[in-house]
Amino acid sequence: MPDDRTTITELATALGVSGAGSLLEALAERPANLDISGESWVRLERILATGKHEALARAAFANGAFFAGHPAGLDGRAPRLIEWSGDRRIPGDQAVPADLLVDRVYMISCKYLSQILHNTAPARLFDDILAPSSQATHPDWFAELAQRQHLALYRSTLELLDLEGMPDSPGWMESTQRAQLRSAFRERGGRGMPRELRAQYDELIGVVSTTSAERWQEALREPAQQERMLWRLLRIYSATYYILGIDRHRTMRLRVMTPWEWRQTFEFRSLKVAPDGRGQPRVNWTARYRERAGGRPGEVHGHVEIRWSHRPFCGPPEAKIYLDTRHDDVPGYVPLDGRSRGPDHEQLRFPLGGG
DNA sequence: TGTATGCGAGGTCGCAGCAG
DNA sequence: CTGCTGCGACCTCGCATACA
Repeated sequence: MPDDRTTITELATALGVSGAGSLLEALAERPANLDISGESWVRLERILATGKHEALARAAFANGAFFAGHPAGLDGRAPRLIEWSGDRRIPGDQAVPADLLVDRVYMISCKYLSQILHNTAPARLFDDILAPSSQATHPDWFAELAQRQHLALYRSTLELLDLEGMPDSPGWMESTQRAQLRSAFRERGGRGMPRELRAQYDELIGVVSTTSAERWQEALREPAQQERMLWRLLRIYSATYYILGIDRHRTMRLRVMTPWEWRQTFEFRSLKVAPDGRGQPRVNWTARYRERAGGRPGEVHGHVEIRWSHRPFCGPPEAKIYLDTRHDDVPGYVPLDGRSRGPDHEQLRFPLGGG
């Protein structure tokens, strides 16, 4: 079951697409072209009644209505069927991240206040360059790249937290022992790595950042691989889809190109990566390209954080991939500018709040 | 000088697949 | 069937800085 915020943004977007005049009208009418369960309707009403996410709901509805009226969207055609991925998850590799499917053709990804592109096992990014891969489990990236520093930090941690009876290597911990470690961290209070361990953690960060960048660049020797990597980073897939949402400042209404269209529009130049370990292991990435029409060069930036998802040593680390370039400025993300026949096509101002 | 805002880092949660 | 783990998605705290 998605959380309240996700439910309300996705369903309010859907109601905007459905052709209803307003959010309240849509709730009263329950448009037949939106294919959700009675339970979901009740839930939506309940969340809206609290008023908690009202601004988000209005923004999402406006986005849906804009898409329905926009020439590059439904262009005013009435949708016959709107499906919501909702509590399901779309199976398969490299699936377009669609939350809504309109008439089995138009895919919409709802993205509200998020800059994260992916969150994967580090080996899947740096070694397998996000290729659709087997279900093989990946090793602990810290242990693999910085065995000595990883182990040293682990032993110092046990000593500092006064934990006894733990295995010699963090990889051998039982779930009860991981729970013990977690609660020892919690009891100690404070956030993150204790100050006494900071120097050792910094060593680990340095080695992991540098080596991750090296391995990634090694996997990206061929320019063709770099171009594919960029498409995968940016979630450019073989079908076009739409991103409707908001970032920190404003509404986002975009269409995402396919690689075919991307190549017709842009010329790929390079994808470069560089280590940047501050606070936690990090690798920055920068892609250079040129617009075919006019020859204007451009860059798109992002970074990868390699971090424990469930506290230090409690499970292998993950790679969180961020986009640092504004969505509107990403090559392949086409802003849906201009006029829409939708009932509400103003650009809403953000940040939200104040009531 | 107090207050708002942006941003980076640490953290939470739920689903899918799988092993037992 | 049940619990565990990896992964995807996102939250929230608190510090630094800008602003009134």
